[in-house]
Amino acid sequence: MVLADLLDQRPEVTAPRLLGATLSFDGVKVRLTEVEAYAADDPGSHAFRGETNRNRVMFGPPGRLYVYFTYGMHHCANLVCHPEGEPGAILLRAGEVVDGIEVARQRRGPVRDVDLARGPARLASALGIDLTMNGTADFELDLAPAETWAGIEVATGPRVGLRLAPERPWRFWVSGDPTVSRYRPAKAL
DNA sequence: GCTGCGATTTTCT
DNA sequence: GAAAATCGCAGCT
Repeated sequence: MVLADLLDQRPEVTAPRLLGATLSFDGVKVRLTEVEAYAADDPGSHAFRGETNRNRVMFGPPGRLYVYFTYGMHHCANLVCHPEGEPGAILLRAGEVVDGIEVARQRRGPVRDVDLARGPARLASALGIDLTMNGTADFELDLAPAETWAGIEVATGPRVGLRLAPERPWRFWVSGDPTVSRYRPAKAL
C-alpha cells in the first residue's frame, strides 16, 4: 500500500492505516496512536456545510495539513484525505514522540513524556503547528511497515466532543497504548 | 486517579 | 449570538 493511494480513499478507510505511522515536522517526530475520520457527508465535519474560508484546504489536494483554531486557544492538525470531489480529513488526535523529544518538551513545558502529544491540541503544540502551517505539505509521513501494522490492535469507538454527528464509530486508536487520549469516557451519553 | 467546569476566539448562522 | 473536532486545574475519592 502506497501512501498516495491511501490518501485518495475515504477518510474512514485511510484513518486506521495511519496508526503506527510516523509524522515528522519541524524537528519532532511522532508515532500516531489515535486518529479520527471526517468525511464529506458527515455532519461532524467542518466541510459538511460547504466550502468556507476556514475549511478550504479540506477541499484541496490530499496529503496536506489542515490546521484549525478552536476554543480560543487550541490548534488541531488534520491530514487532508479524500477521493476526488469529496472533501475530507483525518484529525490527528494523539501520538508518541519518538524523535526530537527535547524540542517537544521545550514546546510543551513540564509534562510527562507520555503526555507530550496525548490529545489533538497537544500533538499540534508538540509539533510546533499553528495556523500559519494551514495548507502546507511540509512534513514527512511514513506508514508503518505492513508487518508492523498487522501487529497493531486497532480499536474503534465514537468520536469525541461533537455536538452534531450521529455517533459514527470513526475514532481509531492503538489498543492499550498509553499515549491515547482518554478525556471523559464516563460523560458520554 | 477520576470527574466537572471555566477559559477564550474564530467562524458560521 | 452561539457553538466549537479541547485542555488544564480544582476538588473529591
